[in-house]
Amino acid sequence: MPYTTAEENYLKAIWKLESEGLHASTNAISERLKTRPASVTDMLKKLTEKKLLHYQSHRGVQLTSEGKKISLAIVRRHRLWESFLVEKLQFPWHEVHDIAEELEHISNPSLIERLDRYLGQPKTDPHGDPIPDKEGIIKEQRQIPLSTLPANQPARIAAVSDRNSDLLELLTHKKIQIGTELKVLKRFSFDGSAEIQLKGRTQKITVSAQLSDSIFVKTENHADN
Amino acid sequence: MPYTTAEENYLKAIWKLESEGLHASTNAISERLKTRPASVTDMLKKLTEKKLLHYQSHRGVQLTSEGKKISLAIVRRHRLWESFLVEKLQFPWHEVHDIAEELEHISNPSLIERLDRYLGQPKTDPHGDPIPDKEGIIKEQRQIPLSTLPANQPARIAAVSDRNSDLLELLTHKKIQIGTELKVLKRFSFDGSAEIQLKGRTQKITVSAQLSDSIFVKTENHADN
DNA sequence: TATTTTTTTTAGATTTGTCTAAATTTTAAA
DNA sequence: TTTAAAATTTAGACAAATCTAAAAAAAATA
Repeated sequence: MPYTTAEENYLKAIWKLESEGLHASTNAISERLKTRPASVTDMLKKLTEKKLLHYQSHRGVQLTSEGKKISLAIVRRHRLWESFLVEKLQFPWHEVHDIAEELEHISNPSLIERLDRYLGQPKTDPHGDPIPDKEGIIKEQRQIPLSTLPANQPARIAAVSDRNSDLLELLTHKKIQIGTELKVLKRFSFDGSAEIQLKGRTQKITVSAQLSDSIFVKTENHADN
Repeated sequence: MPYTTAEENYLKAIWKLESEGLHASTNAISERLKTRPASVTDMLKKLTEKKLLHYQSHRGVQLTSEGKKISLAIVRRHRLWESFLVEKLQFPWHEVHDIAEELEHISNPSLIERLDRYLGQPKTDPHGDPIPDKEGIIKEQRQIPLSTLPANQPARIAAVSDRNSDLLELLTHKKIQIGTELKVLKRFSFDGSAEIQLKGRTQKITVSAQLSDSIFVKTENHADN
């Protein structure tokens, strides 16, 4: 029942791939975890024996329902700790991801329950990502990357990738944060960049294709959440 | 510069032995860490190569000044987290040691600095043990075990061993805590037990020899601290 | 001091998680 | 559809941290 840090990291990486709608292939996992594909194959076999994955050689993997449950518990811990670091310890949001990567592996249940209560049972982390509840139920986000937002449709930033500290620094610098309202004025197919208008700013700003892929927005009209 | 969890555990165990005035022998370390003596020998060699220990075969070890510095940083982290768990998350004090054993290995310096500030730069942890400062300076305690306190000398509980959760549970149950004032009324050489009087209680209570060894007191007269 | 007991170390094995290099399988391209 | 490229797996090695069993050294006892 207690999983190693390595096992947990694999489970979380696979969960993230799945939740992004991607196929959890050996290479994709190896990129995310910065290990060699051969190492991934070994671990996939191990996790399959523990009934956490469905795996067939050369065919990638999916989480079993047990695997999903465990992954969601890890994600919950990660996001609660991120919330703690930002709200209580006043860390700038772009510094918290790496620390939370370490804290998330401490799995004492009453620690997490108390932390959750202490934070006031937050629904999302500082990046806007939803925090799974104790039972592993997570509010699915109806979010789209900024890169697919139609021009002139008002939207609000709901989440940003928390994987890249440089990204977070850039956003902080430009004072772009969760909740910022915006719309796309014009998109340039030459390089995928876009001109966007941030609500309450006079100057419009230009965002690159990479940046548009890393910012996720909710459109205002359909009332999810 | 980054040490493994195993290495840190050895350093801390050795530091504790030294700070209790004991000889850090292979067997003593192996008992504290619940590993076999052969494993200890291996690790002592490794830490010696890293210049954290002075070690001569069959002669036990001492920490080098670098080793001491690292140990104190670990102890600082441990005790700060214990404070957090009790003061902020409202854990009963006897549950925090094991969790802090995990948290202490996360060594991000700005995390610890912020945690310290958040807690109001506490001087002691919930068990009464002093917290080393950022530079590794620790306030030496002039404390004696209750078992050596002369009869009828008033004293105040300054610390208890945090290693044993059963002990802490017992103390909590009997409402004995840091700061509790007491004196020994009578000691029985038959079994080392003692009758003690707690200030503000009508009933005197009996403590076993083991318990007297695990409670550390300061006498009121000499103004240390 | 000689002998026994205890402590410590050595030697060799095991587990976990990783790696490289080579072989195999799948996918894409010609 | 054959071939080339890419992805994946196998085979074998390695480092870290542990173990058991046996040997050696130190300490205690007779």
